Amino acid sequence: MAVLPSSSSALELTISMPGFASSSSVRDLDINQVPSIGAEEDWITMNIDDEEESSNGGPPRKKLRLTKEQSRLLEESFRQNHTLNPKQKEALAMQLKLRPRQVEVWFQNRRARSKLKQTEMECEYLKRWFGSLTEQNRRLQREVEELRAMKVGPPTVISPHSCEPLPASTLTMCPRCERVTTTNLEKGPIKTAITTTTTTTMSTKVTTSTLQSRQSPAAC
DNA sequence: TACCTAACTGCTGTTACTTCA
DNA sequence: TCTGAAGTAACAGCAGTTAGG
Repeated sequence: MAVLPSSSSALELTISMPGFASSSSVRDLDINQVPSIGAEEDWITMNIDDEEESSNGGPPRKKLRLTKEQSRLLEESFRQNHTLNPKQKEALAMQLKLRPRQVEVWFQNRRARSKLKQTEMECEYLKRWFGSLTEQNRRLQREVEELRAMKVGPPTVISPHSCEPLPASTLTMCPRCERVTTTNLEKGPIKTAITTTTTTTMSTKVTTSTLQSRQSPAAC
């Protein structure tokens, strides 16, 4: 047994015992207590003998295998609520003949798994989106080339930045925001392909107003 | 042997409470 | 006596890791 400081913000007295979680101070002392309800043969308890016999190096970690019924109930409960309040946790643990800590850990891991799944899906989606944008960009560039080729003797204008002559319609890269814009002399800069696609196909929380402000010459 | 997942560790944020100027 | 700031403890959740099956 040892007394360890466990928090960076506060000096907590933590009783550290082999086989017991040490991170959360006294509240976790009941974590591995055998529930009052009798142990099931379906799940492996970390029995007290194991804890006591291996004072050097800690007890070998026994791993619970949840039964199908336990998993089903936990999943069902997770569908209803991704987090549990202490009462719900207690009740569920009672129902499943598990320790509250085990239910808590299961929910934590389950949340992590669903988050990982969600992230993977988003990653896939972004990859596909990137692919389609690349394709669209290529198409638009080709289109610009064609339009440029059709133009004969474009009127000359003076660039406000460089004071150099510019063609009437051209792709330009803003040196500050590094965005490519198609400049149309009569109507000013038009939205780039990426912006248009973003507002129509992407379901992220990038709002049109944000995009417009990023696009506007004043903002850049 | 790779994979899945229960269990653990360390950390952060929140809330309630206490102390003190 | 009241009040707001600062400190602290308890707790919950998360990210990352470990290790059993």
